[in-house]
Amino acid sequence: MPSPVSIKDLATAAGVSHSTVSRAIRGAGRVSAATRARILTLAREMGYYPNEAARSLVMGRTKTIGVVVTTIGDPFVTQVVNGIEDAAHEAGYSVFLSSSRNQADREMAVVRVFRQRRVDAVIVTSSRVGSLYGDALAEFGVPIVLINSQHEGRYLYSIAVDDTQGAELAVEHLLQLGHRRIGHIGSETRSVSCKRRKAGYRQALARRAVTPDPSLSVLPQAANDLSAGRLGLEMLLPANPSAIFAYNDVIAIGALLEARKQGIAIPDQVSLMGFDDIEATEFVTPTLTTVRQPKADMGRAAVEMVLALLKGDEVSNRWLPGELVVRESTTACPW
Amino acid sequence: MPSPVSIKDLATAAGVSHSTVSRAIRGAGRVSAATRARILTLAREMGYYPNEAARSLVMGRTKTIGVVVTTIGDPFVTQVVNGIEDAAHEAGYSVFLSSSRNQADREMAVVRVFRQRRVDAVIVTSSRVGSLYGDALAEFGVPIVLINSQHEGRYLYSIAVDDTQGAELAVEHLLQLGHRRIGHIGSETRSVSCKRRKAGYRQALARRAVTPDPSLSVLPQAANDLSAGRLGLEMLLPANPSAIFAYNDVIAIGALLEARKQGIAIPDQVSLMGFDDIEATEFVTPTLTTVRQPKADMGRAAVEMVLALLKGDEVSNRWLPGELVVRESTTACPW
DNA sequence: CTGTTAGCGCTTTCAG
DNA sequence: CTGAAAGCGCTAACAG
Repeated sequence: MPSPVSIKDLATAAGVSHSTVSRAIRGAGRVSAATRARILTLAREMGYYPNEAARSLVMGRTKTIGVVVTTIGDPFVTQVVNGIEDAAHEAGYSVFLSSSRNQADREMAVVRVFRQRRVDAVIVTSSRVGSLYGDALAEFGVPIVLINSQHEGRYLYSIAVDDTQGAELAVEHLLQLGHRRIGHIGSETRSVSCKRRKAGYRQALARRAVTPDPSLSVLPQAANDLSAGRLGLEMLLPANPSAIFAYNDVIAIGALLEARKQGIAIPDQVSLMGFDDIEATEFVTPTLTTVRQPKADMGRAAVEMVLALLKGDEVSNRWLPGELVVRESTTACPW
Repeated sequence: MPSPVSIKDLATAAGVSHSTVSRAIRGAGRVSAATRARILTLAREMGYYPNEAARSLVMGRTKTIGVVVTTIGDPFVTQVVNGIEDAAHEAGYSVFLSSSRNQADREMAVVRVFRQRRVDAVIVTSSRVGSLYGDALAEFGVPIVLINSQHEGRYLYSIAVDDTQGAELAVEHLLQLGHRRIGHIGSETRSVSCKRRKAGYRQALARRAVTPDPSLSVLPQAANDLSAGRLGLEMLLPANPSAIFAYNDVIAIGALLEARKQGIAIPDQVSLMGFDDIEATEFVTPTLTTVRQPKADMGRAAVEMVLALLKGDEVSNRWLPGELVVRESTTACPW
């Protein structure tokens, strides 16, 4: 390990003081063009890279953002992180990634670590933050931006998809296809956005004067989304829906798989759609109609919000619109 | 922002010197149990969190690992990062995540940033590192561990799946099902591991004294893996295979979709399998037989290797075995 | 335009 | 067992 060269090494090599070097490197303060150039080439030759830790220490900021996810495996989270990393990189920020696994102890640990690292801001994606966790983060005193939070109105700053609008879009699509008996499979674990999507579902029906049948709305309790979808389909079948709008794509795919197992043709007998637009929607047969969440954009938006907060600007919460993506799993009502 | 309390604040509050506080906090050096306890409770009350930047500065290490991925979106990468983050967290390390996008300028930028941040080590996952990039990383002087590198024998430290063994496992499975005309769809973009898997394919055939038919081995050139799979199937069809072993799952899924389009029944007419065991294997119909890469384990192994290197231990490269996962897309040869 | 000085928060000798 | 002092690499007044 060739111990890294410091500003001092450069200074002696260039025959100037270390503060002149500092100024030259940063391009701040006045330094004669000549010495500046000399220092810069010297820096390159000697392989100088400013020590960000030292800089952080004196400047009181780290140029890092702590990103908390429940699990990196979630296909939704992945794309959001992509957007975050991208925007952060552009702005000269680095990203600490940490997953909470929805475990209280880990959540606390993550907060502690971020605190010790003095991250300039925290972005939390799509987790139903436990209250402990939330408090710890809040008292931490740095900007916190939540993406698709499942925690109602506790925090100031958030980026989310417009669940209601997205759901309306979905159900409107089904209505236009002539469906009237439209089922809905909800999600136990994301109560807040589920509630909003269900509201959108109802509003879309209402606009067309379709009276909602309670038996067409189910809330399966299952180990994970895929099995929730399977269970949801079973629960819905007795109500005889011609179309189903699932809370999200994984649930929809679960329903799709179960339908196949039961010999129900999608979309010929039942149209089916989800929400999110995860990659797998293209892998299933039939490919899945869905409402796209602008995942990467949401990540970028979160970073923008963070930067604005760091600058001291006023910011307001943003609700990004969902976008209908029609694929093969929905078709005209057969009745 | 309540400016963070420092060791000094604690010192004055406790009526001791700041070095005593330092010792107490770390539990290092001798401090009387009494004062130690006093300081610790005080620390809790006042919300003290050691400033890791300051610590890094004096200790000459940051307890951070820089992780480079080509893109976070890749389902393989995702799980590896999961394992990395997990193991790093356990060891008290934080993870900087950065994606290179396979763009030369970004690759250089990532290295530069990691260098400035003085990460203690770098883990690079599944990228065919450009040579520039590689050199820059190498001269950086910290341990670098590569996971599934597509760069032959340039680096000392690597973790990879045993491509050859995995491929043998796959082809052996097909052979046991009675298949003899086994096609193979390769990957343009991952030449190194593709070569190894192909070697495994050949060895498995050889062991059963099946002479390989060159027309059964194709290397489609396509924009991405999914379309490579589609194209691969088309290229393979004239050779009349009863089974196909694709380089990876996404390619296999591409082939699967194309087969459906062409009215070819999988697995009744053609058995099909992939490699990796990504999530989507469970979403497709039929579900996909594959060779599981222990992705999270590979991530963990990389961290273990990093820690060993940091400790100055000798390490040797590891090849983790693949594991056969039989699902629905393979069945007995119909002929 | 450049050097001197102080100090960010912490660890680490070295004395006591 | 505890304190004093130095210094990690850098920025930021403040003089010159």
